[in-house]
Amino acid sequence: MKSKGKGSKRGRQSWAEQDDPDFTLETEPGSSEQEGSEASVRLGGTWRTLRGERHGGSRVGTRRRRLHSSTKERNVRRLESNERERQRMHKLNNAFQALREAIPHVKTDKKLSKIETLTLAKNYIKSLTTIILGMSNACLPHAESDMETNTSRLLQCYQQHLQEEGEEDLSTYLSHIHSFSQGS
DNA sequence: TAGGCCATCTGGTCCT
DNA sequence: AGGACCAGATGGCCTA
Repeated sequence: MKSKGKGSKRGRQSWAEQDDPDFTLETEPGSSEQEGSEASVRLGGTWRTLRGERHGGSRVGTRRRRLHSSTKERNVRRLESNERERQRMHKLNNAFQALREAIPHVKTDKKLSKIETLTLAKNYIKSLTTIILGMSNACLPHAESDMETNTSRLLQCYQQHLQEEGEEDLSTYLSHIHSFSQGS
């Protein structure tokens, strides 16, 4: 995984930086801003840090303190949801990688981008659908020009096949279709 | 150096 | 209530 300067990136204003009636803004003479507002939590085996400091430095020498609920609790919750979000995005990326490996494309050193992967996958599905439709006269006696109708009929046919034959993989289904079209 | 792509953080909303 | 999902923002890396 690429190094992305974890912990240093600040997107929108963080909750600790936004105007909030529950916060007071007070100066802290002689103390470090970072020491005063930083919280670290161990998540997923690594330490993650949240800071209440704006990296532009416009609030140097000040500290925000939550009066009612615990700042640390909110930090912990935020870090936990960050971790979950990372895991979710990793799962999404794994799915993209699986998709890359499933679709045929010209192999280059450069891996397919996400948008390229989706576009190729869409085209690949369309091509397969066209091929299958051409082979499936027995199942789809009236070929229609409307691609969408054909596709939904094909799906219907596949679902019917699953009901009759149980869970089989697509290649088995295709060979059935092929033998249908050969026989008819 | 600009632009594309990406990882990450974040807060809002939806769902269970 | 808490987690999942989503979209905006930001900054790093890479390439033309």
